[in-house]
Amino acid sequence: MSEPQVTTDSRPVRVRMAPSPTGPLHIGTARTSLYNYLFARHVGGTYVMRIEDTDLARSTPEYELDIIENLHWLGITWDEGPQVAGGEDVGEYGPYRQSQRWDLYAREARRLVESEAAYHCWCTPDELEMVRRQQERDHEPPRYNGRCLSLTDADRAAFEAEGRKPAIRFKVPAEKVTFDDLIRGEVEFDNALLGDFVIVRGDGVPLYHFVVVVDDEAMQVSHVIRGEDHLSNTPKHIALIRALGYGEPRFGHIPLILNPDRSKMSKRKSQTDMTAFREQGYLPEAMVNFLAFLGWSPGTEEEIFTLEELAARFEIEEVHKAGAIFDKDRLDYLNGVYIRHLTDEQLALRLRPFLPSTLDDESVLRVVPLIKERLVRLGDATELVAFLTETDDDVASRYEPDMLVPKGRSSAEVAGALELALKTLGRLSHDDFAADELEARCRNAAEDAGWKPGDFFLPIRVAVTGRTVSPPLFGSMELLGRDRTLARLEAALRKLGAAEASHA
RNA sequence: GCCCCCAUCGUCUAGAGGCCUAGGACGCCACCCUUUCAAGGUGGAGAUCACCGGUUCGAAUCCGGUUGGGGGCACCA
Repeated sequence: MSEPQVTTDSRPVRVRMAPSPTGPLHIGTARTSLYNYLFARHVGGTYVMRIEDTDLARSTPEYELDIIENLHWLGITWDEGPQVAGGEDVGEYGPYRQSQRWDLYAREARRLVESEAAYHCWCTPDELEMVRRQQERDHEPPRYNGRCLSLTDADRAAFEAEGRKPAIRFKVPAEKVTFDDLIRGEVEFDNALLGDFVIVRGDGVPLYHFVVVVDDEAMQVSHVIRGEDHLSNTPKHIALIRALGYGEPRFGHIPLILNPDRSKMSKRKSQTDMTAFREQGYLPEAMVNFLAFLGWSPGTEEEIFTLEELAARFEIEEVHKAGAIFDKDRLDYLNGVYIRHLTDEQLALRLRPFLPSTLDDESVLRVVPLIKERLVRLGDATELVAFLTETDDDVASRYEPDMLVPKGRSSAEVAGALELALKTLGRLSHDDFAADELEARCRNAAEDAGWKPGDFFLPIRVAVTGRTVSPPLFGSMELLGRDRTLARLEAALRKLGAAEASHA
């Protein structure tokens, strides 16, 4: 990794992730967190986690926990913030939840009002809504009309008497604002086009644009790396930074993750909850690898990287400008690659939560080689090994007699084949009931009966597993054991006979 | 409506003036392997580098415009 770097104004590198616990961890939030993490680790900076829970109505401790747990699951750690080690908050700039930092915001808001960089606004939400609608009708930009900027003391007293509680509005200086984005280069906005925006609500709750600026300064954040959806908010933040006399951090706006229709990835159109991916059995390593490449590439043809390797290679300047569609097929492919890279022991361990508790660890370990290269997600194992824990009756009820019959063969022929298999395998002792032995016997039997091996194995597979698609047949039979295998073959024969009888 | 950002195969991307008759990967198709399904192997289709104009001996790469897409403009974050 590189030497620790300093920013232009000589601040040590400190980046932060600032999720809002108003929902479970979103894929986009995870990727932004990852990029911040990779940047911090690459340059040897400090990574700060701050919970943006000023929206008391929508924030919950459960969502906060979901976000933190899933970030940890991905392997993303932070140096300062909530739950750094052993569940404890760590860091000298805490507390790290905005709901616990209101004194600071109140103080800074007061400073702004006293210096006349901000002012009280008595407009009600209804009034503002009406103005907005009128502006829309007149095809004017929807921004605050500045009514409360020039109020007389009498006006103010009248509002107070009405019982109105004033919000605090920031007086946006009408000037052009330029900044050098880490990813996009020089970007210019004209703040004269902006309306004065509210920084503290009438009920005293401070708002996002304000607290983010106050906290980034308080926590000495040097690089603000966030989603592109914040690009047009940046001039507001810079105006606030200047009014408050803060130091300006570097900004970097990373491209958005997109729905298949190229709109910003959303719950309505895509699966966005990390927990859902986790529950389906995506590996955190695969998810990290996949997310990292959504908007960045090392510039080579390598594509498999661990978190550590990513941190070693990641350059913020190489991050792309254009958004990237979340390509689930590619995630699936990567997940399979990572699953196949696991040792059998590692995979058995990871598979445990997806398998019935009635399946003992020894069996899990033995079934792993049979299913390993058939798994896209860990969760796929559930269906693949179900035949082991299902009862013989369950298995028999899964298929219709005609599923036992390969193309070009009759029920009677299949019955004959099944009988032959039964007779052949029945001669095997419990100890000889091993895959190699089973395969050899079945092949011989097929040949003797004049069957193609594949056709001969089909009814056996269906009888034994209840499915036309299964892990390798003979390994499956070995795991099932002699008695259950034979019982299932007999059951299949009975089903075939019964079907035959009802036809006759 | 206004402001800003973006633009290479369906998708993720390589590409920073000649190495590009544009490379890789996913997906798709075919074949091989094969007890099903996978995995693996081989091959293939797939991008006039959004378009139009410049600059240059030479442009996917630089500049301008157009078009298209996206984001933002809350007493949400």
